[in-house]
Amino acid sequence: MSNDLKLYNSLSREKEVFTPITPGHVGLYVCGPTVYSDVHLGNVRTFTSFDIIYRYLLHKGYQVRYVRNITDVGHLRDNGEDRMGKQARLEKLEPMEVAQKYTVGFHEMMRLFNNHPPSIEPRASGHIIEQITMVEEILKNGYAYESNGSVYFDVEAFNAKNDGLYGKLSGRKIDELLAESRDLNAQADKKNPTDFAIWMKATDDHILRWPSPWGEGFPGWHLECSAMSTKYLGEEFDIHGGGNDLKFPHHENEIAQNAGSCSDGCQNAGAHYWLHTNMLLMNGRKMSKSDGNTITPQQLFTGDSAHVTDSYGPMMLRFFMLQTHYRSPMDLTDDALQAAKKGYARLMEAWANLQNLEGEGGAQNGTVGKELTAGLVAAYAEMDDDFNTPKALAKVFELVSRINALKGGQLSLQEVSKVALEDFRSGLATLLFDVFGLQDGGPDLIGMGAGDEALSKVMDLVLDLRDQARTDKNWGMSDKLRDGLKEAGVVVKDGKDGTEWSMG
RNA sequence: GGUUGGGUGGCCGAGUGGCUAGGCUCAGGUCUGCAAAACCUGCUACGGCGGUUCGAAUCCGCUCCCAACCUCCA
Repeated sequence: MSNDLKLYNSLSREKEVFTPITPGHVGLYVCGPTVYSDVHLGNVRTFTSFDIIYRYLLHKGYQVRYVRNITDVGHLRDNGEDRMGKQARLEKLEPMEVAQKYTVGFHEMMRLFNNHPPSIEPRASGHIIEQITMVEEILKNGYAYESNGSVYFDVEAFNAKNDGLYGKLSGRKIDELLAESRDLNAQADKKNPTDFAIWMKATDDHILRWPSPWGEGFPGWHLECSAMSTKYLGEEFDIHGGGNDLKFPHHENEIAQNAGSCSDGCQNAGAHYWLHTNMLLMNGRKMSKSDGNTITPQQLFTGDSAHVTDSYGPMMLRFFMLQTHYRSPMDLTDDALQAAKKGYARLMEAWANLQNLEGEGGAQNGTVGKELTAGLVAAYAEMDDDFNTPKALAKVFELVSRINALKGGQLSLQEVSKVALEDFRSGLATLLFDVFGLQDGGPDLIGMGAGDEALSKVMDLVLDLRDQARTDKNWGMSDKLRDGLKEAGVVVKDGKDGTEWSMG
């Protein structure tokens, strides 16, 4: 295993060489969804980004424990209402039915996008005891106080003893936060407005509630991630990821809770590397239901939306995501999707073309063979540089030209040894399918005729007839067949080794 | 107002001091009966204004614009 993987650590704001705590092993924690509604496309982007990161770590030979939680309690709305509880009321369901319903939908969407399931997918509601224990530890360390049945994290006390750790991730200065909001004196139970609840007293009408040393209540949002990452990955672990909208307050609070609950107040508690994915925009603006600037994954699949002119399958969308670096904002526009759809088709076609190539060079590999090998090495090297999928893909597309030129005869297969071609084929397969997680003939092609035996036979017959017409120089008949097929959605391509056809 | 991250060619989107990705589109060419596809070639851009430097898209300052989070939020 080479050790030259670099990743951008949000904590230091620099690219760092990745050094795991235990050689050969990686503990990876990613904040999962709150399951109170259908999965948002932005979530899909975030989890797909981390899926590629997970896949690449596996590819590097690491044994990875990938923990991604399901939040089904504690995440409140602006007015203090539990998100799960509210949705349960609206749908007339038990809160846990709501959680189940949207968890199933979430898993289905992850499967369509070919995301690996995590190693462990713990639920917040299944870890109440661990969360209560963590609250007790934070209290014991003097970084929290009980107030009227709730327990609050004491940010000022924590920062006094921990070298201003709180605020480091998000770049916030705690003094400024205090100065700005001190005179607002809104929340009576808190000592300071910057303090946040780690255990909350349940009001009479609050459904999700558990007994605790402080009375009936429920854990604060933020706490579940600290408790579950500690339980499954340890007090210190390697990588923590999430969308950058979670940086503050969620991740900042997580860090404080991890450090604040650590038995000897260790500064290094929690994750060593923090990775944040950027947001998904549509037409340059944030996706927002209220102003109609939104689209669901389903609408993209079917094309049933005023925002798009075409349908876009999950694999093509995955390719689209690969073209943008995970730390850059991704702008979803119909033009960009159209370009990506064509690019993806070109890539997959080149892959298919590669299957039919045979190296003709001897033991000695020629220039083209060396280019193939070098290009692939370069593509993998880009992945080592903070998972730079757009650049890796750029290298792959340079190879696409080589593959097509070998097929078309512009380059000679004499220039490629059999061994080099075999290695290239398997190396490219690993990159495209294992690391990028694309699927050849995946869900995008369903219903498009691929693998349809009857159609295939009909096409053989039609092309045979057309071939005869061409031999007879009966161009009228030949073109009539071609035009007719095109109208039916079948494109005919005359190559030097016979005629091929494809849908669309 | 604060914090963080952005503004790159017709459209996307990498790149972080000189070697100037890639995809899509467009133009020319090769191939083809004609097309399509494929291949080759071309299109030299970095929001604005200053500054540092032999040299800046890349560093510094100011400014404009966009986004997320925060400022009220249990």
